[in-house]
Amino acid sequence: MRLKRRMRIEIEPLDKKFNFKLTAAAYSFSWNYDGKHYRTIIKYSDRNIGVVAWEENHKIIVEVYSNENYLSKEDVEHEIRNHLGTDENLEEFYKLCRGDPLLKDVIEGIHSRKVDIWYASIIAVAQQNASFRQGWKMIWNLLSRYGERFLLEGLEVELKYPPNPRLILERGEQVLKDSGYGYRSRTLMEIAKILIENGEDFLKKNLTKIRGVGKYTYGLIMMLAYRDYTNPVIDRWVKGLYETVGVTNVEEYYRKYWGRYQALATWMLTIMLDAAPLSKAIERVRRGDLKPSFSGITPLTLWRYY
DNA sequence: TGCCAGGCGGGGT
DNA sequence: ACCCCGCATGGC
Repeated sequence: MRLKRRMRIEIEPLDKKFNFKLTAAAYSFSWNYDGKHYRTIIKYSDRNIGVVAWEENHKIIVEVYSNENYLSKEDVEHEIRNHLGTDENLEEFYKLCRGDPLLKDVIEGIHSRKVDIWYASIIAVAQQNASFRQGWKMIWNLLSRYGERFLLEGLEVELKYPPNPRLILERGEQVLKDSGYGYRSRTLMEIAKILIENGEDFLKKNLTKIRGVGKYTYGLIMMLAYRDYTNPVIDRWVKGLYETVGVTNVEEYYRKYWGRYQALATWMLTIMLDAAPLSKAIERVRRGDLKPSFSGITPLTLWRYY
């Protein structure tokens, strides 16, 4: 699909610490980020909005692309602010970070980017029982081979977006298996079916009833799709790391210490420790090396490789 | 080659 | 409540 250039918006984040470059880089593919420009497709009210954004004089300049003749500038700006998290206040979270053995050196100003529930599910299911590299390769395969493609007027890069759940249902599980999802495919098939037949609200309420969606996947989807950080996202990796620094009951620690920021704590930790496999991450924790390295394939450098 | 990885559900105790 | 196993697939 081709989208025409419609308008330019300037955004001044309410979060004075907002780090545009790292927010844009985090878990981005090459079509999303090139070191300066962040690009994405935002879907709302059945519209496809193309976004190209960059930083200039402490402001975020956004070019907006669409095929709609009438677009409300206010609505579009609201969607973009929400997508980037420019107005999110994380001071309370940072305060908690300072008292945490693993996140005490956190880089402030990085926000997660909000995606729709389908994209969030594709990301979350890919992380089950797989390394960071394997999981993101699955997502890349799916988007590259079967994704929706968007060309923005005047730009060469082709943006990829997850295939519509309808396409998944029509073409069957093979699309997911081809992308490396393996036995995780049927979980995503079920999510696609419910989304098409019963809608987003129903899916959101019934996520945990779906076979293959446990606490981890649920918490991750709620974070990625709704900025809801209140659920625990605890896996072998997080558990192993906290045990390394002497936390014996990790679930309890999350519930009591991180409280309403449980999911964000895990997400931020993967960024600070480069999502390194557990044994490597443990070595880093022992060395006190708690900041991203920017070398090799990491959440912040994925865009250079894929 | 064989093993393991940022889970999950089912079946055992 | 726990513990333990199989599960598709890719990476090393």
